[in-house]
Amino acid sequence: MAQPSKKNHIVEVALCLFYKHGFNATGIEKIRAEAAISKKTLYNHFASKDDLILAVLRLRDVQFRRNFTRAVEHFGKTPAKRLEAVFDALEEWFNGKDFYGCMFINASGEFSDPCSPIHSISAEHKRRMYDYVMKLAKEAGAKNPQKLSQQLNLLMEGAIVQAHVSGYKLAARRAKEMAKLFINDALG
Amino acid sequence: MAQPSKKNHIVEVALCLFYKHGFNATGIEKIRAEAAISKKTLYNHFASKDDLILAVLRLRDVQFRRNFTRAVEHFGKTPAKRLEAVFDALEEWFNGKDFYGCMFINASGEFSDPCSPIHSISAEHKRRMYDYVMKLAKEAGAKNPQKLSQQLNLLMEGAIVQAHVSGYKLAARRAKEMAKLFINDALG
DNA sequence: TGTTAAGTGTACTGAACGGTTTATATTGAA
DNA sequence: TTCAATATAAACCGTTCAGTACACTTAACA
Repeated sequence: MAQPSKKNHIVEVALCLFYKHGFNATGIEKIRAEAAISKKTLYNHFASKDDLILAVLRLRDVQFRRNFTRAVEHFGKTPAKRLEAVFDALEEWFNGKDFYGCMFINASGEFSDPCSPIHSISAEHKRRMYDYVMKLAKEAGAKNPQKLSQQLNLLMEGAIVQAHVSGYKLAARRAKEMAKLFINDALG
Repeated sequence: MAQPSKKNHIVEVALCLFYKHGFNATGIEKIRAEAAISKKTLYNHFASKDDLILAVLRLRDVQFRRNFTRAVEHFGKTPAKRLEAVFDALEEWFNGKDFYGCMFINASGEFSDPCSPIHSISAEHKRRMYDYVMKLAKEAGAKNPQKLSQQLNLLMEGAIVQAHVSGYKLAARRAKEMAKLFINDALG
């Protein structure tokens, strides 16, 4: 197997294990075994476990936003509908077979120091989600896209937490109903 | 030192360390050292680390809700105002010196299996918060206390996540402004 | 075909993990 | 004052941790 595909494979395997079991609970040895590689190879590609975690979070950010925007475009056929579709995309995610909450919220929980690069990359992901929803708001002609995106993102976070901690997948629909008020207000 | 106070002391010390550094990242030895006790004593009071974690979460639930209701009553002098004061209480918490997000959200992130007793106790805490806000809603004469509590709790979770992951403490005020819409609608 | 880079399994490091054991000291109540 | 419970420090258990060292194999390429 060539170099980049091997590196990608390690990151993908690590992503699954870190997401399901957490970062500190997942050992390098488990990742090595699951990826069916040697430890030497792993440390040829990543300087340390933290370095691997950062690579995993960078991949997760790209993968998640790619899937998310795809779902939003699937559920919302007009710019205005896409703002609501954000919550349909959430609901689909919640009901998927491997939902363990938001990986970046989980990462921030394990690495509470806001200066830690792991915490920082989590904040960056949230910022990119904010930017994405703001773009949707602009396209829909919202009066104050920043404000609307801030509001919708807050509802999104709330839904994610309720879906994960309490298993309340319907939080996506509750959040969508709430969101309609702010969307209508911003577009009206 | 008598038995119950010693046991309490261990739980309080463990609470601080678990909250700040996470559960899997905090070793028994660190707790033992910080509490200035022997390992034997620790294992006389707790069967295992998981047992200690559960005791810590039970204490956190009681302490947190006690402080929270106190703050709500401080910021809100009428039943209707107390519904809004929930977010003033959040803001005060966010700006405190030791804020590392919601310990139960963090716990659910590290113990993703919803059947795990640690995850279950986190869901129970959220349920008690829901019950508390519903009580406030009833006292304020809300039309549909369950629905209003569900809405406010979703906003609360969203604010907590933004405050912790992104360091956006103002999320409490943003959530409060959003909450007013639902409160006014329910009380109107 | 010989060189080089990247792969492999295995063994190893020192430290930390959760948890137990032992032998001793302290302490409160009968 | 004695007894029993509970505390203590420290050594110890086997396991796992992140990370390294080594000897060997594979495969692409000049």
